[in-house]
Amino acid sequence: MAKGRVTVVDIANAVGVSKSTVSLVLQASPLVNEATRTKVMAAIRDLGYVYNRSAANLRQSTSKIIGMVVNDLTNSFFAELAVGVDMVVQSAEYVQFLANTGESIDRQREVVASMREHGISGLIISPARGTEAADFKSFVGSGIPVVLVVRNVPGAKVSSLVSDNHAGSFAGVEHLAGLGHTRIAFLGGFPDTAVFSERFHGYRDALSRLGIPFDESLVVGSAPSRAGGVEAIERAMLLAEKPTAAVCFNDAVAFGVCDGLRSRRMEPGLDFAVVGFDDVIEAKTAVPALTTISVDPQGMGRRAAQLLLKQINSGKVEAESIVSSVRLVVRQSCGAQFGKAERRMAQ
Amino acid sequence: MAKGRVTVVDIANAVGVSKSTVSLVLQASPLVNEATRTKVMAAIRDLGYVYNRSAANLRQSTSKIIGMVVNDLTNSFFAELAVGVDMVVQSAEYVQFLANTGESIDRQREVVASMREHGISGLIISPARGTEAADFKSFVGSGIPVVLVVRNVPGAKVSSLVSDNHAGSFAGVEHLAGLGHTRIAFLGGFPDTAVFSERFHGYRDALSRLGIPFDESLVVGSAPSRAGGVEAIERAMLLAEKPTAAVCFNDAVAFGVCDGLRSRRMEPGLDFAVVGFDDVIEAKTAVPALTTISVDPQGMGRRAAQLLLKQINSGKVEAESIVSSVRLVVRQSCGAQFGKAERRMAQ
DNA sequence: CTGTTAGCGCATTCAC
DNA sequence: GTGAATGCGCTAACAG
Repeated sequence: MAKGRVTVVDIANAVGVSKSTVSLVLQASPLVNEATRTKVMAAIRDLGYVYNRSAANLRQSTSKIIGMVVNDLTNSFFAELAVGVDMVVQSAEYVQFLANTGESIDRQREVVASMREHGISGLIISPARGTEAADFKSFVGSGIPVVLVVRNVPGAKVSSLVSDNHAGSFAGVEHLAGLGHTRIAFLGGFPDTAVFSERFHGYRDALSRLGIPFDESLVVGSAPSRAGGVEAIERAMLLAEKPTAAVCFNDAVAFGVCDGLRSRRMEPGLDFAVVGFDDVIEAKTAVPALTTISVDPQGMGRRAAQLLLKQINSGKVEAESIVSSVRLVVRQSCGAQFGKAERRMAQ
Repeated sequence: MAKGRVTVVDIANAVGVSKSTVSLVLQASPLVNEATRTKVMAAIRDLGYVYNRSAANLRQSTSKIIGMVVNDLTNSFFAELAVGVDMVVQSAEYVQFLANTGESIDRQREVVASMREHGISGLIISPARGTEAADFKSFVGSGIPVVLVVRNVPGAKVSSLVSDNHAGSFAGVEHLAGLGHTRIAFLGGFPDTAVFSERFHGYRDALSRLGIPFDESLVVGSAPSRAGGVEAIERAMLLAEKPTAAVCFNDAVAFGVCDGLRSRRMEPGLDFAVVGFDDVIEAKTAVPALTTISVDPQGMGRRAAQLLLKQINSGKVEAESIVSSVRLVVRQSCGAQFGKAERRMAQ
């Protein structure tokens, strides 16, 4: 059985037909006699034939594999994202080639190049920080569609799918206001970034829509990190009129806010919401008293894959950079009241 | 630029050498003149040449790709596992082909078949429930090494890497005893399974080693589920001499134990430890007052990959089923005392 | 419906 | 050091 790989020729000889006939059987072609078809199938099983995709790909110069690269597989968000992609990819008879970059730009270049060499017919990528438009030149030059997810890359002539920051913050404020709050802070983030601007304007627009006066002192910028969150909440709590709720810039900030509140002996009565886009799942499990406002990762993955497949099948790749945004959903993890966290944890 | 894919011939013509020379350059062969080498490299960049691995694989009938299939990518444990595999796979100049089965045996057969057709040179798999030894027949028949991780498949003539259940429970008991406990329960699990037996004996052996009398009433079996955990802790708490600590059969049971304790108003003073093997990460983040006893997923992934590569490189695949076990490590997530959970959560 | 004839792009002998 | 052949396993055109 182990004497050199068994090929179509072998099974053709065994059955007494030609290789092309076998090939047609393999492709489930309808132009082959049912009798010979079953004989071929039998031989395939008996001889332990395995299809050689390298050869097939070489011949048809197309591969039915789509590449998926994420910047941090360790983060559940991206794992879910990949699962979502997989769902539609698999139902379209493609196979997913999943790779992790661990936020390393060099590693990303390697895996992307490798995928390119393997002849993927499309790429979905959540780019590592530092990715440039030029990194996709090879693909756009060859008409291979690329869709960016989660993060955008300015200048790249590919489609991208990011979350709707403005609508997210907006929804967060609406949610907190719905709980009766009127002094809602906006915590964390560097004001000079595009994301900050989007999220902040969502916050502000929601306030004005709801008729809640905007108070600049309730906007406390900080590094978008856990430490930044601690700092932000501490500054906010120094105000004469303290906030009773907060929208956090992201999940890292939310962690920090959480820490800060605890070190103040869990100052009760402060609800807060997090607009999380990356690590939100982790935040949800580790920080019980949290309302997360985030995109459904699997859903985003599905949408990305659909977008990609549409381009693959139509042969039309997006010539211009187009970005779609996906609506965020408000999920109240375990209760809104921070002081109740403990009880709610039981779920 | 898009007029039919550019091949080695094109760049050979452009430089004025032969295709073989180009091929040698691509393989970084030392038998090529430095001058022509750089000229070739330049042409490669200018013409936008991309290496065609399908062709190369076909020619050399080997692929430098190793397959990794996990049964639940959504579970951080497996994501970490994959990352660990990736680390060593990548440093060995292989590429990882990662797939998720979502615990579906059919899906698993599909992805495994697909990988087989793509000519992977080795497979690491955390098998879905229901996997049979026959599922790997195609690989063992062709001398392609397979290593099972996390779960074993009885009868499969491949190597496997599972955690050391006995040592795990043993360490858990040692840990709890080190905190001063002597009435340590063993909660959850069906006594008629192999895993139960291993974990239970670890528990029992540790007690005897430590000179703690074994009390059968402290062993409370149940379904290895969350509901089972609730049931187990409730039964244990009916004892005249209540336990002051517990080793849980697995993470699901631990969740249930947690639930049960909360519904009893957080009966303070009960430490507990979980021997977790699959979902332990989730347990760790969501159940703060927990000592987890688990394998380091990345480390396990690295070991698995090393094991596989060793077999690939030596050409010797394990003929017999051999299982290696990996030592569990005790990690005290956030503190041991249940009543202190809240404070410790701040980390 | 089935067989025949050509390559797909590359790596590997061998000569030169 | 470099160039000319040859075939990996398969599929796409054509013939029959």
